[in-house]
Amino acid sequence: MDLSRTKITIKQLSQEIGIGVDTLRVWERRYGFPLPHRDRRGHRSYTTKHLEELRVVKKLQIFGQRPSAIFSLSPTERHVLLEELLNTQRPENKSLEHLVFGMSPQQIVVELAEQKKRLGLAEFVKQTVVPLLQLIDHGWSSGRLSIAREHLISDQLTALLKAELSAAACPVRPQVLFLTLPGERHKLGLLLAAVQFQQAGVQSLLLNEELPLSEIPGLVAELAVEGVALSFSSHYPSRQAKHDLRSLRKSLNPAITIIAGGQAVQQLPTMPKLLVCSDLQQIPKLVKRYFKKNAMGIC
Amino acid sequence: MDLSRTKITIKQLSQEIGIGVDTLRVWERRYGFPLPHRDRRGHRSYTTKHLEELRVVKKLQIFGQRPSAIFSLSPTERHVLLEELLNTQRPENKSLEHLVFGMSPQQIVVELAEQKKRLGLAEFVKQTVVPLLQLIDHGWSSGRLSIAREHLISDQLTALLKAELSAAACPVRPQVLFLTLPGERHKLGLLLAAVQFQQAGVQSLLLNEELPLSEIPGLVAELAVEGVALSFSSHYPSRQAKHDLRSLRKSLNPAITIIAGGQAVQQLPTMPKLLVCSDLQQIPKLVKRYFKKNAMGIC
DNA sequence: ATATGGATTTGTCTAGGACAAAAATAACAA
DNA sequence: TTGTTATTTTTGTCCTAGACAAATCCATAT
Repeated sequence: MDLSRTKITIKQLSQEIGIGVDTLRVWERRYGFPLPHRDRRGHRSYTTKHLEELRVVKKLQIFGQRPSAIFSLSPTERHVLLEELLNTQRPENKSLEHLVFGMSPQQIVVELAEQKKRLGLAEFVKQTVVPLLQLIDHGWSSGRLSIAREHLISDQLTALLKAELSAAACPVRPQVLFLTLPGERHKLGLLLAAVQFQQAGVQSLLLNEELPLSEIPGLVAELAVEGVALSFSSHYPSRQAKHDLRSLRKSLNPAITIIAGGQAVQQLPTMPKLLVCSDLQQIPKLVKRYFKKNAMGIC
Repeated sequence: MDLSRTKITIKQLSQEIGIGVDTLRVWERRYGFPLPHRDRRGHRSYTTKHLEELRVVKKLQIFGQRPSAIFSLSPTERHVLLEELLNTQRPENKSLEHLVFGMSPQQIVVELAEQKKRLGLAEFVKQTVVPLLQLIDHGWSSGRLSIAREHLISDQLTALLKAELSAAACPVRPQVLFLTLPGERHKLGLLLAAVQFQQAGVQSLLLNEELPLSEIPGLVAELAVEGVALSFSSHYPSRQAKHDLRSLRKSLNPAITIIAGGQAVQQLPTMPKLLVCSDLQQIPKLVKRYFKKNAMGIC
């Protein structure tokens, strides 16, 4: 009944925290952490302790801290710093805390559905979904919330929002295709954006899989959509996002609008017909400006 | 409008085909393939051609061919061999071919929903879903079906089956938790199994995310389920599957049944309370034997 | 036919070096 | 003061070439 003595390889560790194998090795070389045991072959062998400490490191990194700063701190100091950073942007909603930490899966789904019904979709997203995602992030990083519960909740949330998306099945113009590139695991942000676009009068087609860049032009042509929306979470290397977008712009029909969202696309070089959408609040405006001028939804 | 001259790094290539970076390098060293260009730094730079040829290689590998055999063939010979292997197990259903290759996404969803309604869930799975998955695999490997279309269809299918799963919301005993481990990207097999179990009278809780091994015991206790089902596709290294299951068995409450499914779990050492389910057809029997003896669904 | 034991194949790991892109810092101008 | 540009440091990813256990194949013996 105890996994704390389970040894894992560098590859498994890499997969579980989302940090490359090479990076883990070079961190060890440069900063002396994480410093694993070795098996008789000389292969690195990590423990659950390393995993937990690296989750803190990862989270600090997402908050903008650089490795040199992170590793000059002791594990305890790192934890303290993380708590501080979290406190600067803690969401208020108390009822959500109850939902996140206390409820059973069945209760969660009922509660969410009820809130959606009561608030209406737009308000539900604003008042419940967005704070909920923040809270999940917080709970996850400070260790109060298990990864299992995090996944449980985001899974239920995904189901709920997806149902919303497919409900409006009448083919409206314009249509936008929503997808992620290989390596991008966070699909909730994309889903949220798709729902918002749909609310604003665009027909959102969500492809909930990671699609190679080279497949996009063909699919766009086949589906005859007006735009493609890509989501790049904070885990996605921003330089690669940049490169991907440039590459896509070159290979795609110039008439197609590209929409890029997520934390990884803050500063991007301007490109023809590229909309950068770093905030979900902007979406209604964006749609009005770029999509609704020459196209009407006739239903 | 042309991506064939797009250069990609070894990491990107690795992600797109699901073969490790180290493996790609050692294949080049040993067999001389794939042999990429180099940029001025000496870094490997692959093209779309490499990608396509490697997809054939990967597919041959899944068919049980070993690298030494695969790489002793020319690209053309490889393609021919793949076609031969595919022809040995081609599904019959002509109406499905039409669905897979011809229809628009909207048509697909309508068609699938209709078939499900007409056949009933059990028959729908048997007559439509399973052959459909086979056909998708075939089309994908022989290059007639784009990856985009493959994803499109499996996405729609997922939505349909998931709706089915959450429809029966009344809490029935026994409950089984369905999930995948980190690194396992193929979630359709798991979903299919969950649906079958649900049909057989088990309450299936599907967690559509990759959950670290160490999180499972806690979640199982929290949800108070009777069993955990894991799916290991042909992409998952079978030795790791073996290790994972052993590790899980040790850390989990001995009263909990573990169910392992997928192509990667053919020969497994016997373990207490471990059910190996290599064929979806067995599921009703399995449920009757191991779950239904002392538990009734009272609704 | 079935088990056993050795030979071969295969994927993943190792070390330590290299370098471009990104970020921080310094230098300078308005 | 603020803003721009050049210089330095940091950081992630790639490189080579070698090692080895686990998996698989193959030949021999029961």
